[in-house]
Parts: sequence; structure tokens; C-alpha cells
Amino acid sequence: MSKQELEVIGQGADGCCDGLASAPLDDERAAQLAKVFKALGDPIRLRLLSMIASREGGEVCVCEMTPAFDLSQPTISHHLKLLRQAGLIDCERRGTWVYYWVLPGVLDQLAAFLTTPQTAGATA
Amino acid sequence: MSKQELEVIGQGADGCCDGLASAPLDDERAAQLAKVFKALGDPIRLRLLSMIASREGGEVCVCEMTPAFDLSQPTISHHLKLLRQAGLIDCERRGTWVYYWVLPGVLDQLAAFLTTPQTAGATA
DNA sequence: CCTCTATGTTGACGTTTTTCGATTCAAGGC
DNA sequence: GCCTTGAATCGAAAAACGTCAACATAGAGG
Repeated sequence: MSKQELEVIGQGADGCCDGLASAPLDDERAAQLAKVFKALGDPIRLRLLSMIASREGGEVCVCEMTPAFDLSQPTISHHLKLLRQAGLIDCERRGTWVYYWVLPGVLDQLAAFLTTPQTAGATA
Repeated sequence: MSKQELEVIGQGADGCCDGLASAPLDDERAAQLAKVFKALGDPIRLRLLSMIASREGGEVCVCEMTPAFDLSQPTISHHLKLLRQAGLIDCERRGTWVYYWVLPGVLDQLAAFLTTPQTAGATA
């Protein structure tokens, strides 16, 4: 259940992401990143992710998330799957319940990608 | 031509965004943010934005962007419009040509929103 | 084994998104 | 004024998406 994420952001071993503003994105990288942003581009998924990310223990049971929305259980399950496929979260079954947590690093890498260098054109 | 952006991110005068991981997102804020992330959730738009953001002078003419893609001119125009409506870019007509630039701050605010506090649960 | 609860999956439906061709609008040059 | 060029808008077609009801699966507890 936990082997479905994409290798979303990390590219080279050189630390990684090159920032939106450092050079025009090539096609492949744009496609990778778009997949993650698309996953974030839905209010339900944003709330789910925030719900998980803001949780003290770092984990949230599906049984807690489902009733927080005015949506059917399959729909929530579907959104969680998309977040997982985007490489943002992962999950594990423990007994009857399934717990989700945020995969560390990914959000920060995304943030780094969006952050524009204070001195524009630094890399050039 | 430049009065169409959304008031996307800035909320209070208190500096603003409260970070994905600080507390569960409320419905309204999730909707606002989702709109921006949705704009970023397309490879073409990501490349357009990167093209503009990485440009030395900060401005790019549409006439330079259109031929860089294997898409029709109306399609590029459409994507630029979505980026503009998301509050990420703005444009101005100068003579025959239209120039686009990245609205400052928005990307950094988004980045700040995504950045998770190093010490998890800091706000709690 | 059977049943019950918690989740994930499937198939269908309506809505939104992406894309294009055709048209329209804006500005310059004749 | 008319024509040309650059860009936005319109209308329509195809694809992708969000949602649900129905079903399937996993584990707990008889």
C-alpha cells in the first residue's frame, strides 16, 4: 500500500531543484512538477493534506478525515490516492484502520522551487 | 488588461499565510489556494511562468512565448489568462505587442505556505 | 466460516479543462 | 480610410476530473 508514489521532485544528486526562476523549465520537469501542483490544486486535497500535516503525531486515520467533509467515503479515498500518487503522502494499514502521513521533504522542495532568488538572475 | 487578478494569498495584515502544517485549512482559504495551485498544475503554464520568471528583464513578449510551444496561439493566450487570473502574472500592451511579468511576492508567499516548520508542531 | 466495520476499487455521469479554428480587437503603416 | 500583424475572445469537440452508488477487500471478533 505504500509503493505507489512518484519520484516527483528530486532530479539530480546535486541537491536538486533548480527553481522556477533560474531557467526555463524543460518539458519533462514541467510535467513532473505539474503533477504535484495539480494534486494541490483542489480544495479538498489541500484540506486533507493540511489536516495530516498539522496533526501532532504526524498521522491521521481515514476514519477521522472522512467525516470532516461533506463527501462520500469513496471520494475521500480517491483524493487521498491522488495525494499519494503525487508523492505527497503515504499510508499504512494498522488493523482495521489506515493511517496517512506527509512524506517529509517534498513540500519543502516544492517551496524551494517556488522561492525566487532575492537577487534576480543570481544563477545566470 | 491588468485588472483581473484575484486577491489570492494575502489574508490578514498579520503578515499573512498560516502554513499548511500549522492548522487544518478552512474551506475558504483552501479554495483560494487551490485556485493558484491549479494554475500551476499544468506543464504548459509552469513552463510559461518559468519562462517569464527566469527572464533577465522580468518581461517576456507573447510573441516569444507562443512559438516556444507546439500549441496554437489561442491556447497559449488562454493559459496566460489563467495564470493572470490566478494572480501570478500581469501584462501590459506596448504598441503591437503584449508583455507579461511575474507579480512579485505571490510565489514566495506560496513557498512560505508550503514550508513546514523545522520543529514540527511549533505553533501548537 | 460468517458477519461486521473500515477502506479501496469500479463504472457511470455531469462538470470542468484543454485545445483548436474562426473571428474580433488593437495598433501601426500605407 | 484600408491592410497587416499581434493578441484576445468565441464556440465547439475531446479529454480529464470530481463525485457517487455499488461492489470488493482486509481485518476483527464471534
